[in-house]
Amino acid sequence: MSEVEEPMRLVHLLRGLTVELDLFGAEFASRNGLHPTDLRALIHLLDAARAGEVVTPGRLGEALHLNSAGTTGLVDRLERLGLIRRERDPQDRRRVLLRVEERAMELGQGFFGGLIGDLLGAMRGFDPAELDVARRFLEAMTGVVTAARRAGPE
Amino acid sequence: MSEVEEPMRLVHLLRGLTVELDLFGAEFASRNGLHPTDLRALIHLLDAARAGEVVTPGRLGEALHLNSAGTTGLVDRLERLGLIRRERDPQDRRRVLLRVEERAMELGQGFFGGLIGDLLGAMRGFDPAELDVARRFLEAMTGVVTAARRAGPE
DNA sequence: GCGATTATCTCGCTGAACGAGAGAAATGAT
DNA sequence: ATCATTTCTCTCGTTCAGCGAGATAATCGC
Repeated sequence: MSEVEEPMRLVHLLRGLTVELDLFGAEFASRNGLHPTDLRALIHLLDAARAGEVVTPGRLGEALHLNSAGTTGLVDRLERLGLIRRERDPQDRRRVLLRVEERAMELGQGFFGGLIGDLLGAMRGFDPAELDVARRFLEAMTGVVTAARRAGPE
Repeated sequence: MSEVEEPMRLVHLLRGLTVELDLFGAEFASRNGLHPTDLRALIHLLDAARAGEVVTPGRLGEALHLNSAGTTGLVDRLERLGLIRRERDPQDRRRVLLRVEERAMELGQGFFGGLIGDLLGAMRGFDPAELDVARRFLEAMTGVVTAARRAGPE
Protein backbone atom coordinates (compact mmCIF):
# COMPACT_ATOMS: atom_id res chain seq x y z
CA MET A 1 0.00 0.00 0.00
CA SER A 2 1.56 3.29 -1.06
CA GLU A 3 1.28 6.37 1.08
CA VAL A 4 -1.38 7.90 -1.15
CA GLU A 5 -3.75 4.97 -0.80
CA GLU A 6 -4.31 5.26 2.92
CA PRO A 7 -5.78 8.80 2.90
CA MET A 8 -7.95 7.97 -0.11
CA ARG A 9 -9.33 5.02 1.77
CA LEU A 10 -10.23 7.37 4.61
CA VAL A 11 -12.16 9.57 2.19
CA HIS A 12 -14.21 6.60 1.06
CA LEU A 13 -14.75 5.54 4.65
CA LEU A 14 -16.09 8.98 5.47
CA ARG A 15 -18.44 8.88 2.55
CA GLY A 16 -19.56 5.38 3.37
CA LEU A 17 -20.25 6.35 6.95
CA THR A 18 -22.45 9.26 5.97
CA VAL A 19 -24.35 7.04 3.55
CA GLU A 20 -24.97 4.48 6.30
CA LEU A 21 -26.12 7.14 8.72
CA ASP A 22 -28.46 8.57 6.11
CA LEU A 23 -29.94 5.17 5.37
CA PHE A 24 -30.36 4.54 9.07
CA GLY A 25 -32.28 7.78 9.43
CA ALA A 26 -34.36 7.18 6.33
CA GLU A 27 -35.43 3.76 7.53
CA PHE A 28 -36.26 5.02 10.97
CA ALA A 29 -38.27 7.84 9.43
CA SER A 30 -40.33 5.68 7.13
CA ARG A 31 -41.08 3.23 9.95
CA ASN A 32 -42.58 6.09 11.92
CA GLY A 33 -44.53 7.63 9.09
CA LEU A 34 -42.10 10.52 8.80
CA HIS A 35 -40.55 11.99 5.69
CA PRO A 36 -36.82 12.71 5.62
CA THR A 37 -37.61 16.39 6.05
CA ASP A 38 -39.75 15.67 9.09
CA LEU A 39 -36.91 13.80 10.73
CA ARG A 40 -34.45 16.59 10.02
CA ALA A 41 -36.93 19.05 11.50
CA LEU A 42 -37.40 16.88 14.55
CA ILE A 43 -33.63 16.67 15.09
CA HIS A 44 -33.34 20.42 14.75
CA LEU A 45 -36.18 21.01 17.21
CA LEU A 46 -34.78 18.58 19.76
CA ASP A 47 -31.33 20.14 19.51
CA ALA A 48 -32.82 23.58 20.03
CA ALA A 49 -34.98 22.39 22.92
CA ARG A 50 -31.95 20.90 24.64
CA ALA A 51 -30.05 24.16 24.16
CA GLY A 52 -33.01 25.99 25.66
CA GLU A 53 -33.70 27.92 22.47
CA VAL A 54 -37.10 28.83 21.12
CA VAL A 55 -37.84 27.89 17.53
CA THR A 56 -40.35 29.64 15.28
CA PRO A 57 -41.59 28.37 11.91
CA GLY A 58 -39.44 30.98 10.22
CA ARG A 59 -36.24 29.80 11.88
CA LEU A 60 -37.07 26.17 11.27
CA GLY A 61 -37.76 26.73 7.58
CA GLU A 62 -34.54 28.68 7.26
CA ALA A 63 -32.55 25.84 8.83
CA LEU A 64 -34.05 23.31 6.44
CA HIS A 65 -34.01 25.54 3.37
CA LEU A 66 -37.76 25.50 2.93
CA ASN A 67 -39.84 28.45 1.85
CA SER A 68 -42.63 29.71 4.02
CA ALA A 69 -45.32 27.63 2.34
CA GLY A 70 -43.34 24.46 2.68
CA THR A 71 -42.58 25.31 6.29
CA THR A 72 -46.25 25.73 7.09
CA GLY A 73 -46.92 22.33 5.57
CA LEU A 74 -44.11 20.77 7.58
CA VAL A 75 -45.33 22.31 10.85
CA ASP A 76 -48.87 21.18 10.04
CA ARG A 77 -47.60 17.64 9.54
CA LEU A 78 -45.60 17.59 12.78
CA GLU A 79 -48.53 19.04 14.69
CA ARG A 80 -50.91 16.49 13.20
CA LEU A 81 -48.52 13.75 14.35
CA GLY A 82 -48.62 15.17 17.85
CA LEU A 83 -44.89 15.90 17.89
CA ILE A 84 -45.10 19.65 18.35
CA ARG A 85 -47.60 22.31 19.34
CA ARG A 86 -48.07 25.83 17.96
CA GLU A 87 -48.18 28.61 20.52
CA ARG A 88 -48.49 32.35 19.91
CA ASP A 89 -45.63 34.37 21.35
CA PRO A 90 -47.22 36.76 23.89
CA GLN A 91 -44.26 39.14 23.48
CA ASP A 92 -44.52 39.45 19.72
CA ARG A 93 -47.87 38.24 18.55
CA ARG A 94 -46.81 37.92 14.93
CA ARG A 95 -44.64 35.00 15.96
CA VAL A 96 -45.54 31.38 16.62
CA LEU A 97 -43.45 29.30 19.00
CA LEU A 98 -43.00 25.63 18.32
CA ARG A 99 -43.24 23.59 21.50
CA VAL A 100 -41.85 20.08 21.40
CA GLU A 101 -44.21 17.49 22.85
CA GLU A 102 -43.22 14.61 25.09
CA ARG A 103 -43.89 12.20 22.24
CA ALA A 104 -41.18 13.85 20.13
CA MET A 105 -38.63 13.40 22.90
CA GLU A 106 -39.47 9.72 23.11
CA LEU A 107 -39.22 9.37 19.37
CA GLY A 108 -35.84 11.08 19.39
CA GLN A 109 -34.72 8.80 22.17
CA GLY A 110 -35.79 5.81 20.09
CA PHE A 111 -33.83 7.12 17.16
CA PHE A 112 -30.65 8.26 18.86
CA GLY A 113 -30.68 6.32 22.09
CA GLY A 114 -29.79 2.88 20.87
CA LEU A 115 -27.38 4.02 18.22
CA ILE A 116 -25.56 6.42 20.52
CA GLY A 117 -25.22 3.70 23.10
CA ASP A 118 -23.69 1.38 20.52
CA LEU A 119 -21.33 4.08 19.27
CA LEU A 120 -20.17 4.86 22.80
CA GLY A 121 -19.72 1.15 23.37
CA ALA A 122 -17.50 0.83 20.31
CA MET A 123 -15.46 3.82 21.48
CA ARG A 124 -14.49 1.90 24.60
CA GLY A 125 -12.18 -0.09 22.35
CA PHE A 126 -10.02 3.04 22.01
CA ASP A 127 -7.82 4.59 24.67
CA PRO A 128 -8.08 8.32 25.52
CA ALA A 129 -5.12 9.29 23.35
CA GLU A 130 -6.67 7.53 20.37
CA LEU A 131 -10.04 9.16 20.94
CA ASP A 132 -8.28 12.48 20.99
CA VAL A 133 -6.72 11.73 17.60
CA ALA A 134 -10.15 10.76 16.28
CA ARG A 135 -11.60 14.00 17.61
CA ARG A 136 -8.91 16.12 15.98
CA PHE A 137 -9.38 14.20 12.76
CA LEU A 138 -13.14 14.68 12.69
CA GLU A 139 -12.78 18.35 13.53
CA ALA A 140 -10.31 18.80 10.70
CA MET A 141 -12.58 17.04 8.20
CA THR A 142 -15.64 18.96 9.35
CA GLY A 143 -13.72 22.18 8.98
CA VAL A 144 -12.78 21.34 5.40
CA VAL A 145 -16.34 20.47 4.39
CA THR A 146 -17.75 23.55 6.07
CA ALA A 147 -15.19 25.75 4.34
CA ALA A 148 -15.84 24.09 0.98
CA ARG A 149 -19.57 24.61 1.45
CA ARG A 150 -19.12 28.28 2.17
CA ALA A 151 -16.80 28.72 -0.78
CA GLY A 152 -19.37 26.93 -2.91
CA PRO A 153 -18.82 23.61 -4.67
CA GLU A 154 -17.63 24.48 -8.18
CA MET B 1 -13.97 17.37 31.17
CA SER B 2 -15.04 14.03 32.58
CA GLU B 3 -14.31 10.82 30.74
CA VAL B 4 -17.87 10.51 29.52
CA GLU B 5 -17.89 13.90 27.83
CA GLU B 6 -15.20 13.18 25.30
CA PRO B 7 -16.94 10.25 23.57
CA MET B 8 -20.25 12.12 23.53
CA ARG B 9 -18.52 14.99 21.84
CA LEU B 10 -17.29 12.60 19.19
CA VAL B 11 -20.85 11.43 18.57
CA HIS B 12 -21.93 14.99 17.94
CA LEU B 13 -18.94 15.59 15.72
CA LEU B 14 -19.88 12.59 13.62
CA ARG B 15 -23.43 13.80 13.28
CA GLY B 16 -22.31 17.30 12.46
CA LEU B 17 -19.96 16.02 9.81
CA THR B 18 -22.67 14.03 8.07
CA VAL B 19 -24.98 17.04 8.17
CA GLU B 20 -22.31 19.22 6.56
CA LEU B 21 -21.63 16.64 3.86
CA ASP B 22 -25.33 16.35 3.13
CA LEU B 23 -25.71 20.09 2.86
CA PHE B 24 -22.69 20.26 0.59
CA GLY B 25 -24.25 17.66 -1.68
CA ALA B 26 -27.67 19.27 -1.62
CA GLU B 27 -26.26 22.65 -2.60
CA PHE B 28 -24.19 21.17 -5.37
CA ALA B 29 -27.24 19.29 -6.63
CA SER B 30 -29.56 22.28 -6.71
CA ARG B 31 -26.94 24.38 -8.47
CA ASN B 32 -26.87 21.84 -11.26
CA GLY B 33 -30.61 21.33 -11.53
CA LEU B 34 -30.41 17.94 -9.84
CA HIS B 35 -32.62 16.53 -7.12
CA PRO B 36 -31.02 14.82 -4.13
CA THR B 37 -32.04 11.49 -5.62
CA ASP B 38 -30.40 12.36 -8.91
CA LEU B 39 -27.13 13.07 -7.17
CA ARG B 40 -27.26 9.84 -5.23
CA ALA B 41 -27.95 8.01 -8.48
CA LEU B 42 -25.06 9.77 -10.17
CA ILE B 43 -22.71 8.78 -7.35
CA HIS B 44 -23.88 5.20 -7.56
CA LEU B 45 -23.42 5.13 -11.32
CA LEU B 46 -19.95 6.65 -11.16
CA ASP B 47 -18.88 4.20 -8.46
CA ALA B 48 -20.14 1.31 -10.56
CA ALA B 49 -18.48 2.64 -13.69
CA ARG B 50 -15.17 2.95 -11.90
CA ALA B 51 -15.53 -0.62 -10.64
CA GLY B 52 -16.26 -1.71 -14.21
CA GLU B 53 -19.76 -2.88 -13.35
CA VAL B 54 -22.80 -2.57 -15.56
CA VAL B 55 -25.86 -0.94 -14.05
CA THR B 56 -29.44 -1.54 -15.16
CA PRO B 57 -32.48 0.50 -14.12
CA GLY B 58 -33.53 -2.37 -11.87
CA ARG B 59 -30.27 -2.42 -9.95
CA LEU B 60 -30.17 1.35 -9.68
CA GLY B 61 -33.71 1.52 -8.33
CA GLU B 62 -32.92 -1.20 -5.83
CA ALA B 63 -29.87 0.67 -4.59
CA LEU B 64 -31.89 3.85 -4.08
CA HIS B 65 -35.02 2.17 -2.75
CA LEU B 66 -37.22 3.35 -5.59
CA ASN B 67 -39.94 1.30 -7.21
CA SER B 68 -39.89 0.64 -10.93
CA ALA B 69 -42.05 3.61 -11.83
CA GLY B 70 -39.90 5.98 -9.84
CA THR B 71 -36.78 4.49 -11.33
CA THR B 72 -38.05 5.03 -14.85
CA GLY B 73 -38.70 8.64 -13.99
CA LEU B 74 -35.22 9.02 -12.52
CA VAL B 75 -33.54 7.46 -15.55
CA ASP B 76 -35.66 9.68 -17.83
CA ARG B 77 -34.45 12.72 -15.92
CA LEU B 78 -30.79 11.73 -16.04
CA GLU B 79 -31.07 10.94 -19.73
CA ARG B 80 -32.76 14.26 -20.44
CA LEU B 81 -29.89 15.97 -18.65
CA GLY B 82 -27.43 14.17 -20.91
CA LEU B 83 -25.76 12.42 -17.98
CA ILE B 84 -26.52 8.86 -19.03
CA ARG B 85 -27.66 6.93 -22.08
CA ARG B 86 -30.00 3.93 -22.30
CA GLU B 87 -28.71 0.99 -24.27
CA ARG B 88 -30.40 -2.36 -24.84
CA ASP B 89 -28.36 -5.30 -23.65
CA PRO B 90 -27.70 -7.41 -26.81
CA GLN B 91 -27.26 -10.51 -24.62
CA ASP B 92 -30.59 -10.18 -22.81
CA ARG B 93 -32.85 -7.85 -24.68
CA ARG B 94 -35.21 -7.40 -21.75
CA ARG B 95 -32.48 -5.45 -20.00
CA VAL B 96 -31.39 -1.87 -20.45
CA LEU B 97 -27.81 -0.85 -19.69
CA LEU B 98 -27.16 2.60 -18.31
CA ARG B 99 -24.09 4.13 -19.91
CA VAL B 100 -22.50 7.06 -18.12
CA GLU B 101 -21.77 10.00 -20.41
CA GLU B 102 -18.65 12.10 -20.35
CA ARG B 103 -20.64 14.95 -18.92
CA ALA B 104 -21.51 12.92 -15.83
CA MET B 105 -17.84 12.20 -15.18
CA GLU B 106 -17.05 15.90 -15.36
CA LEU B 107 -19.92 16.69 -13.05
CA GLY B 108 -18.73 14.07 -10.58
CA GLN B 109 -15.24 15.51 -10.80
CA GLY B 110 -16.64 18.94 -10.05
CA PHE B 111 -18.47 17.57 -7.05
CA PHE B 112 -15.83 15.35 -5.54
CA GLY B 113 -12.63 16.66 -7.03
CA GLY B 114 -12.19 19.84 -5.07
CA LEU B 115 -13.54 18.49 -1.82
CA ILE B 116 -11.43 15.34 -1.96
CA GLY B 117 -8.35 17.41 -2.66
CA ASP B 118 -9.08 19.56 0.37
CA LEU B 119 -9.73 16.55 2.57
CA LEU B 120 -6.47 14.91 1.49
CA GLY B 121 -4.71 18.19 2.14
CA ALA B 122 -6.06 18.36 5.67
CA MET B 123 -4.96 14.79 6.25
CA ARG B 124 -1.36 15.81 5.66
CA GLY B 125 -1.53 17.38 9.11
CA PHE B 126 -1.62 13.88 10.59
CA ASP B 127 1.21 11.37 10.72
CA PRO B 128 0.72 7.79 9.45
CA ALA B 129 0.09 6.36 12.90
CA GLU B 130 -2.62 8.93 13.54
CA LEU B 131 -4.26 8.26 10.19
CA ASP B 132 -4.29 4.61 11.10
CA VAL B 133 -6.11 5.42 14.33
CA ALA B 134 -8.61 7.51 12.37
CA ARG B 135 -9.14 4.66 9.94
CA ARG B 136 -9.77 2.15 12.71
CA PHE B 137 -12.10 4.60 14.38
CA LEU B 138 -14.14 5.23 11.25
CA GLU B 139 -14.31 1.53 10.50
CA ALA B 140 -15.57 0.84 14.01
CA MET B 141 -18.24 3.54 13.78
CA THR B 142 -19.33 2.41 10.33
CA GLY B 143 -19.60 -1.13 11.62
CA VAL B 144 -21.85 -0.03 14.46
CA VAL B 145 -24.18 1.95 12.20
CA THR B 146 -24.37 -0.84 9.65
CA ALA B 147 -25.15 -3.36 12.36
CA ALA B 148 -27.77 -1.08 13.91
CA ARG B 149 -29.36 -0.60 10.52
CA ARG B 150 -29.58 -4.34 9.91
CA ALA B 151 -31.00 -4.94 13.37
CA GLY B 152 -33.51 -2.21 12.70
CA PRO B 153 -33.80 1.09 14.59
CA GLU B 154 -36.35 0.50 17.33
C1' DG C 1 -44.12 -24.74 -27.89
C1' DC C 2 -46.10 -22.68 -23.50
C1' DG C 3 -46.40 -21.16 -18.81
C1' DA C 4 -43.64 -18.86 -15.45
C1' DT C 5 -40.30 -15.45 -14.56
C1' DT C 6 -37.66 -11.23 -15.26
C1' DA C 7 -37.02 -6.41 -16.71
C1' DT C 8 -38.83 -2.26 -18.02
C1' DC C 9 -42.23 0.97 -18.88
C1' DT C 10 -47.17 3.35 -18.74
C1' DC C 11 -51.03 5.28 -16.29
C1' DG C 12 -53.29 7.64 -12.69
C1' DC C 13 -52.68 9.38 -8.18
C1' DT C 14 -50.85 11.45 -3.76
C1' DG C 15 -48.46 14.74 -1.42
C1' DA C 16 -44.07 17.68 -0.48
C1' DA C 17 -42.42 21.90 -1.81
C1' DC C 18 -42.57 26.12 -4.73
C1' DG C 19 -43.93 31.08 -6.16
C1' DA C 20 -46.95 34.66 -5.36
C1' DG C 21 -49.28 37.12 -2.47
C1' DA C 22 -52.75 38.05 1.50
C1' DG C 23 -53.24 39.23 6.26
C1' DA C 24 -51.99 40.46 10.92
C1' DA C 25 -48.81 42.55 14.14
C1' DA C 26 -44.78 45.39 15.32
C1' DT C 27 -41.56 49.32 14.32
C1' DG C 28 -40.03 53.89 12.73
C1' DA C 29 -40.44 58.48 10.80
C1' DT C 30 -42.68 62.54 10.66
C1' DA D 1 -50.82 59.61 17.04
C1' DT D 2 -50.84 57.91 12.25
C1' DC D 3 -49.28 55.97 8.32
C1' DA D 4 -45.74 53.51 5.59
C1' DT D 5 -42.60 49.87 6.08
C1' DT D 6 -41.05 45.65 7.75
C1' DT D 7 -41.61 41.09 9.81
C1' DC D 8 -43.82 36.75 10.40
C1' DT D 9 -47.07 33.37 9.20
C1' DC D 10 -50.43 31.37 6.42
C1' DT D 11 -53.44 30.46 1.93
C1' DC D 12 -53.94 29.36 -2.87
C1' DG D 13 -52.83 27.17 -7.00
C1' DT D 14 -49.21 24.63 -9.32
C1' DT D 15 -45.36 21.41 -10.30
C1' DC D 16 -43.21 17.20 -10.12
C1' DA D 17 -40.93 13.03 -7.57
C1' DG D 18 -42.36 8.73 -6.20
C1' DC D 19 -46.07 5.11 -5.39
C1' DG D 20 -49.34 1.10 -6.64
C1' DA D 21 -51.21 -1.43 -10.19
C1' DG D 22 -50.75 -3.39 -14.21
C1' DA D 23 -49.33 -3.69 -19.34
C1' DT D 24 -45.70 -5.30 -22.48
C1' DA D 25 -41.88 -7.72 -24.08
C1' DA D 26 -38.02 -10.95 -23.81
C1' DT D 27 -35.99 -15.10 -21.69
C1' DC D 28 -35.91 -19.55 -19.35
C1' DG D 29 -37.53 -24.22 -17.77
C1' DC D 30 -40.20 -28.14 -18.76
